[in-house]
Amino acid sequence: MPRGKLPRSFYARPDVVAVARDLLGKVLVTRIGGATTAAVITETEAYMGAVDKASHAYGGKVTPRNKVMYGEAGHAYVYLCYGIHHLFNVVTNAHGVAHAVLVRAVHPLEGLDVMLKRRNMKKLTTGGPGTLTQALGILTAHTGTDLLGDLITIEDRGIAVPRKAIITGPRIGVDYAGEDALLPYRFHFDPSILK
DNA sequence: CAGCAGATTGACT
DNA sequence: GTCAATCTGCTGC
Repeated sequence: MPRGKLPRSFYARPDVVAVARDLLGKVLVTRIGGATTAAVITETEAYMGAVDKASHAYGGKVTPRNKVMYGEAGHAYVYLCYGIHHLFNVVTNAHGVAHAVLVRAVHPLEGLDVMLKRRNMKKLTTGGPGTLTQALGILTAHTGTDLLGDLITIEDRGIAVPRKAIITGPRIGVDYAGEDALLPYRFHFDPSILK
């Protein structure tokens, strides 16, 4: 299995659901504020742009916030939810197609002390879409960041997630999206298999 | 331009 | 179990 930074071609594939599934077990690395933190991606959700009611880009809508989703694959889309939480997405597919993968949970690998300091909590939790970004130091200011640069990258470190360990299910927190909320676009696995 | 609801989290009744 | 925190963007006056 090839290792190192994922190439642009990984993100540019037309099947955003496949990209979401393949991101499981990959390592999200940030080099922000002079500190390096790394964590294994354990949960993702696919958002199908214009045809997905749960997506910010549903109906081909463009706003200052989501315009980066229409850009080149392999860039970060970070946005603020409820005015407080930074959610990290990866832009996929072709330029002009607003598909993206939301990273909902990670498993810490490196920089545990830095994550604890950033979160200012005794116990480190990265099990939610808003908490993992705080632990890794990702802010809305990083939206549009190229994942093939140095600040934020996703690498393959040879971690293999058995197909049978991958759990597929409906996305969370998007009940308002009607039938689209039932689509099996959520993928995750139990990080305990990494030990 | 005021009001509201949302890919959420953590602290408190 | 309930609720506040607080930003973006849509709707309606």
